Amino acid sequence: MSEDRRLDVLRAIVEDYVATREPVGSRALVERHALGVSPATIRNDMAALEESGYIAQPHTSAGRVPTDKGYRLFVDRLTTVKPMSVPERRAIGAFLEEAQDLDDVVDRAVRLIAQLTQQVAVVQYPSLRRSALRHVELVPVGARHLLVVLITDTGRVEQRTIELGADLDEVVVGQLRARLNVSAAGRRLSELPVALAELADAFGPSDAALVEAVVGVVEETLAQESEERVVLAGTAYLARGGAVDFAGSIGPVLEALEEQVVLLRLLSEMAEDNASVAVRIGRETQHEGLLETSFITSGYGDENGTSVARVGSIGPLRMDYPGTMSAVRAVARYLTRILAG
Amino acid sequence: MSEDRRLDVLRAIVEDYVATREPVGSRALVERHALGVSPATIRNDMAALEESGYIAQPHTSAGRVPTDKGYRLFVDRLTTVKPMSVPERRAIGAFLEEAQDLDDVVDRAVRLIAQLTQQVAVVQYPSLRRSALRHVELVPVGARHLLVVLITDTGRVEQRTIELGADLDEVVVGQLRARLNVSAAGRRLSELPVALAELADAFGPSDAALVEAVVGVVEETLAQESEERVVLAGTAYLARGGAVDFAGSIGPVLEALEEQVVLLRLLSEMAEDNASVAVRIGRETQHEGLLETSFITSGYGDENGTSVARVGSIGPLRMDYPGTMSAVRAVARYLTRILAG
DNA sequence: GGTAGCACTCCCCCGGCACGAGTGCCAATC
DNA sequence: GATTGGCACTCGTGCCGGGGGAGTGCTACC
Repeated sequence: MSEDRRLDVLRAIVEDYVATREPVGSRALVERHALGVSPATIRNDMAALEESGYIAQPHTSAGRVPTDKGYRLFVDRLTTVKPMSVPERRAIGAFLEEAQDLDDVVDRAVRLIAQLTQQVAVVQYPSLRRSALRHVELVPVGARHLLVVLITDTGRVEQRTIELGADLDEVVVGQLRARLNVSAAGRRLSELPVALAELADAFGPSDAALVEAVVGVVEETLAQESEERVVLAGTAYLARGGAVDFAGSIGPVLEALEEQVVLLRLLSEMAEDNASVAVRIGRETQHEGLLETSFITSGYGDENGTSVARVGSIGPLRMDYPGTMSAVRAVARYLTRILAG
Repeated sequence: MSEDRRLDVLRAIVEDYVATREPVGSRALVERHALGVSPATIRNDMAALEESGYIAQPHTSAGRVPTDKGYRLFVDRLTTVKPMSVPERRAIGAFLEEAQDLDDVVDRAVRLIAQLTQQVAVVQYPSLRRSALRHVELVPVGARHLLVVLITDTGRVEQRTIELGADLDEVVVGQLRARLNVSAAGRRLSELPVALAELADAFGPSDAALVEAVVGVVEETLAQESEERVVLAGTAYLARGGAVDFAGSIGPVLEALEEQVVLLRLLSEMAEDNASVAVRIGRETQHEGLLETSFITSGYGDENGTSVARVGSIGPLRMDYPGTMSAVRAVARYLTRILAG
């Protein structure tokens, strides 16, 4: 029994099942694919594939359906990411380049992915922690409030207000601003604490409170997990065709998607994958509500390996893996290019 | 035939249908409510109510179901908004007061409403147009970029970057900042254009480009419709119990909710209602996807009449109107109090 | 190893039927 | 005139049984 053909059979099953949503039987398989053997032979192969856990029958005397494991083998070995067509690429680039600011870029990207994949799209805001600081601004607001504005190289702007015990000294604020920018600009936020630690020494004890407060706020801001935001679009695609793809309604899926924590965990796990495109299939998401979904993401935001955040698409197990992977990767690349420019 | 009893019957039908999701018949009605008459009498009343369009039968030989018009009469005349209990109020206040900044307030509010109403919650960010300006800041970023930061009295912070044709003159920027704050602070954004118009005259022609650019950006920012953001939570509630409440899947509803434009239109229309709580039932939403939903909102953000934005809850036609109305109103009031404080 | 045939299983669809809930109408009653 | 009880009628729903079809596993054969 040829090992190669067995993999061909698995690929054919995945492709047919994705296309038709129907369990696929041996006869249909030989009819639709040039396998060169008879249904009976295929049946033997299918029995072996089932034995190994790559496919399963919903019930006796039904066709076969890929399992999580089957999809995994499919994406790992049976498919090559097909590049997008030139017009598609051009459209993606043009659409994203029209964006005005970071919010707009993110918004366009998420809509674009939803549109391209016809699935739920996810875009993570550029992580503060992994961005480099471009500028720090201190803005007195009234006598006793100071607004701290951080601007990153990805265009993200964060601000915090500090309430002070004493009235502000404009001169000191000016000095602090200058110092901050010297020691901070161009650095990754993760390297900042070291640079900031010595800052306090440069000022007299009378200003210690101010310096401390500002430094504290800057560090706190970059450490704040909650500022890791994700944006969604296309949730309506989950309900397509009466939510046929989800046995137990789409409620749990929507719940999972609203839990930013869940998505952030997944995104950070997938960042470890070291692949241009990361895939989580069914159970691999490690989350109850996402058991019947697959999640495909790609990093963006830095030319070399380390990305500052991720974009992705979530759909039913029964999804177009090659298509989704290439769409997600394409958008991630354009994002990277735009944020760099 | 008593007109009063007929309204009682309508109320009973709405209440029963909301509670059971089953069309309600005459017998069930007399059993569950102390109407003091026989089923046959109720049948006559029901025939009259149907004649007037307040109720309808899904099919012959089924019970009655309220129509949009029936729900409308119910909320207008047959229900009084019951206040929330003291512990509930206390919990709401406590939860909202823990918030750190405006984003956090909005986030907490939207989750709170979703939780309280067990429906989709909507919170609109305080409108720029209707807020007052607290402070304008100009921040040079590099030699040729200027960051404009607007801070409103509701704590909202907006920023834009300007690219300039010539290098910046720090002194002029300083003067402009001072002037801007004098003429702008405390004003509603809608009154600003007038105040800004005369500003250009105070500077020499060499700085005209700069002044013009800054004024342009400020005006543009406040005019920008797209900056009217809304935040959602609880979309998973739509799918509760297999989306029984929505004949044609929840897809169209999700689509409508993702269209910020749709929600913003509705919110602004409802702001005209001059009621503490505004209600749109089914068709009244004027949107295809929301035909089978009702939308309840309340304004917040200003002690006297004019609110700066709205909060609301969207659920099936068959929803707990009194409960939702009181929850939405309560949250709106606490929001107002917190933003003022 | 591949193939053909065959018996078997099980889902799905359909028609028929009884049941129950609910109505509308009418005549009788207060 | 409003209310009521009775009654025939309608229609959706659940249940049952049977036919058709798709697909499988097994075995014997090339």
